[in-house]
Amino acid sequence: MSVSDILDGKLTEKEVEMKGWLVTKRSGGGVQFLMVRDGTGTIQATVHKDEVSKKVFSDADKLTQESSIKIKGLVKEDKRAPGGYEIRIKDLQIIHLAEPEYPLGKKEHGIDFLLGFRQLWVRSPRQVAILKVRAEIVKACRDFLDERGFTLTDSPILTPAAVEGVATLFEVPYFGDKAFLTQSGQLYVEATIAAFGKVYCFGPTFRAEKSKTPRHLTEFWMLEPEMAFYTFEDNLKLQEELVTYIVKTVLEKRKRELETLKRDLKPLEKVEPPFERISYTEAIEMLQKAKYPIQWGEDLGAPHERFISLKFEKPVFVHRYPAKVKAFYMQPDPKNPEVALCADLMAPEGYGEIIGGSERIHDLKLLEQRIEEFGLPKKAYEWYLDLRRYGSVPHSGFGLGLERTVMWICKLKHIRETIPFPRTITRIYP
RNA sequence: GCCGCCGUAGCUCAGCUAGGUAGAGCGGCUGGCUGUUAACCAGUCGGUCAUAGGUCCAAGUCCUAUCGGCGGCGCCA
Repeated sequence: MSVSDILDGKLTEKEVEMKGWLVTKRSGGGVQFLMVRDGTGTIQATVHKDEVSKKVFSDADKLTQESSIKIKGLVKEDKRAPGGYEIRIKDLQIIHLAEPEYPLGKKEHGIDFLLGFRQLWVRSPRQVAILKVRAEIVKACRDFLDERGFTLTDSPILTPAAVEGVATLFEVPYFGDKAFLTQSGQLYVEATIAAFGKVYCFGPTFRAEKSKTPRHLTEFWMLEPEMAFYTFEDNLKLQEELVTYIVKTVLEKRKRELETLKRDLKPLEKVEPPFERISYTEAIEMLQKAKYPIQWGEDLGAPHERFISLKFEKPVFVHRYPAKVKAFYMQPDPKNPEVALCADLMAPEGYGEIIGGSERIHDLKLLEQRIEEFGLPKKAYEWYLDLRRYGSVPHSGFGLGLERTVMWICKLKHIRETIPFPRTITRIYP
């Protein structure tokens, strides 16, 4: 039996036994009100002086915030109780009496203080709601791909060299040699498509950049599907279906959590295919019209992404960026080789990029040429070039940033709340 | 890395403009209350005012440096 069952009205007038943690306690002298959390929800439990033994009443009186307890009692529907239901306690047992002065108060705290107590902060209703939504999004991603014949092939976290050759990597000692924490699993899923057709990896990635913004973590999770024979257009279709599935699943299964977060559901309810598509060139024109000093050829910055993101009600693809500002492996557009067959998906409401994807170069000669142009060490990519030597096929894929997706769907101001234990340039503890 | 703001009780902050004996709310503790909703009421404990140096009769307050944090930008996803 769980608190969620009680709040759903399934156990009214039934005798229940539950274990949980004391969130707060209020007392009216002869009656004490305990708010108890069990992981599925929070419910009020009352202890009446004339209904329980002296020991139970004094034990209840002793309880400190976050003490763990076991209670037995009768479930009652009662309008005076928050949530409409309460347990009238008959018996109470203290499992662990928490130390007094629980570090987190009921009033506001600063963000640095909260992050320093993340091990306790994760218990708060808002954080529970966010992490429940995160878990639901992860499940939705996997269900969506598994049902469509994808195979999970995890990429290594320890890697020999830069994947894209641009981002700064965390270096770790490796038996007298050097290794690096992965910044993307993409190159490895490009290998497994020749074994499975459609694959994905889903794991943590690492960037050693000193990015100090509300949308960056040094450790974050990325879903990276890769599909043999998928064209650029096939790729976009899959992305809009995936994002729609994620949003609809969260709306259906995590309504209570979105309510806790006071998330306006209307913008999420609008999410369904097809998403708007604008070219990078059109985006530049839009920005210039709005007096942003940006030239064709420059990458889009945070304010530019925000501007575009706010212009559309649904997620919007910005496609065909100049090849020079994008990764070496992206297929040039046959109609205009200056631009790549790539697209970033911008979430609405000002959130900006949550997906980056592209068709990959499948021609050996062209790929070798790009590796050279980007000044990358060809030797490190020999294994990757093999994929173009033995049964190369046109293929596409993308990377979805999990935390950015959580941030958007929960409408958070900062990405650090979207992961149980965030890692940022100034935070490695706890 | 650049720019801006901030460091005062366990927490959130006021006090700084205009230098003159350290404050509030919350939390803790003690007591009260038989329907509380961030419960309430009374009492009580709690401080190297980030650190170092300087100006001054006198510095939490003014000046300099350092450290830490936050916000924005850049890098990046």
